[in-house]
Amino acid sequence: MTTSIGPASTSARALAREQLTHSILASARAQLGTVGAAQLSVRAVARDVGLVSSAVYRYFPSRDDLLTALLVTCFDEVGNAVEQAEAVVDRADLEGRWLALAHTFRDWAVAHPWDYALLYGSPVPGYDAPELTVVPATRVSRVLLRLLTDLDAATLGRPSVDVSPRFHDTVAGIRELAGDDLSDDLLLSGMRAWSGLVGAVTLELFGHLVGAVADHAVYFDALARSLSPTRERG
Amino acid sequence: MTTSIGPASTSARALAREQLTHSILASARAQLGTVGAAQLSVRAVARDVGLVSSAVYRYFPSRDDLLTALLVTCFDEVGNAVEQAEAVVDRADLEGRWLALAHTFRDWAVAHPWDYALLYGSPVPGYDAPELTVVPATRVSRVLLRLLTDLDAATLGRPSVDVSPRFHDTVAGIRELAGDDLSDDLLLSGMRAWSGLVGAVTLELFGHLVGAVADHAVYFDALARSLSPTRERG
DNA sequence: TGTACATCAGTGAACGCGCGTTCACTGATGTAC
DNA sequence: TGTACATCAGTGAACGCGCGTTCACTGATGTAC
Repeated sequence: MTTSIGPASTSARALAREQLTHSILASARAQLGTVGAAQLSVRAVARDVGLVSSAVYRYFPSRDDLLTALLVTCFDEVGNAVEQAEAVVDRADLEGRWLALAHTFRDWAVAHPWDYALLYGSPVPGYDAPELTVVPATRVSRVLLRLLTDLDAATLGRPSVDVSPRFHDTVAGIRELAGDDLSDDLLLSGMRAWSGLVGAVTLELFGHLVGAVADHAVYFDALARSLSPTRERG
Repeated sequence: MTTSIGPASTSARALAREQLTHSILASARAQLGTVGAAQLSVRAVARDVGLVSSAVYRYFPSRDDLLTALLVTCFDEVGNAVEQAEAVVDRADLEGRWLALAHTFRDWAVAHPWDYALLYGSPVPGYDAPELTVVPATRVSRVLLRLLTDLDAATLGRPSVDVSPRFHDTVAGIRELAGDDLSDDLLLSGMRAWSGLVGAVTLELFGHLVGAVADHAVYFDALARSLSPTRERG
């Protein structure tokens, strides 16, 4: 029985382990930018942090586990950024909340293009993301869904356009994630906004706007405003 | 001087060359689906078509040139499909033209998910697409821009919302591609539609809607209608 | 406080495999006269 | 129509490099008494 309360293992060994785990992750993340997720190499990471390649296996049992850790880290990072930026905006300012979400999402992506590619780019062939990545992966969407729920409440009585019964049925999974009963028209406008956001950032970062757009920040701001789900019930 | 008119070289050698070139491309394309563009291997392609690895260099001077050929092939394939599907619709039915574009784009992507990933997914690290891919890469956008120009002409006089002078300046490159002078509000709604389309297909194919959407076709149809640029000037 | 034992981080060699690209060559196809 | 020469597709060996993962090991850190 130890007298100290708090984290049981703060031994030198445990501290070193924590630090090296971080170093390995950081090095792996940096590698995304030079070789990409598909070519992420355990040996290169080991070299980078000054270990022999086999030593990395004390920290991550396989290359895929390293990838999983990267996914979770990155999803949590964008998720946190978006959650915090949105939380700061006046609850009643629904367009402001959307714009905070959109701009924070893009800002993170522009600052970490290769991490963005890991999260929203091509899947890594031969790698299947495990269950535990699902929750971190949906943090941004959940911020949007809360916003939509509030928008629904704030515009009760305004005419809501019917979409279609088949649509209603097919998006049951999204309604479940939202927790509340969300009307179809707002759910649709939310998915339009989310698709547009991902598409806009993808087109920008993956080079599809080269020569077409000069100032990406100005362009994105106009696009984000135009995508706002608050336009559905003006 | 040969007596035959037409393609000068239809010798057995030239024919064989053409066929093998196609076989190599086909095999490389099939490889995209198992290992992805980043891991595309000259040696594996050679094995697949029954050649020794060095023989492939008679057809493509390097792995990167093989990738470039794949890019052009795929961009041309979607481009063709979209152009033809849109051309068949009554010129005056602007929403119908947009829906034809959107559905054909998605249909192609669903039928060739790995080709879609090559075109619109993460860039291949270390590979820079050469100039000659630019024109094939913009074929789909050009169909949309023509549609917007027609929409502009058909709705002359309707109130056009001002976007901003800075936006006007920053999208000069897109106006140039459109050829005609396109009003800012329609250009913006066009880019919203295009971003939404790419985002929707990306989210679907890269696994971000698993558990959220049951019937992707129904979901996409509603989304495509909701993204239509014809909504800008109802 | 000191000793005996258990844990576990990191080593270095090895297995078995992959890759892109070059190069000197053989032999078949194509061409000029 | 036949011969002499030029072109070029495909071979096979080689260069020099990379990878993920396993395994028996040394030696330092942590723990129980």
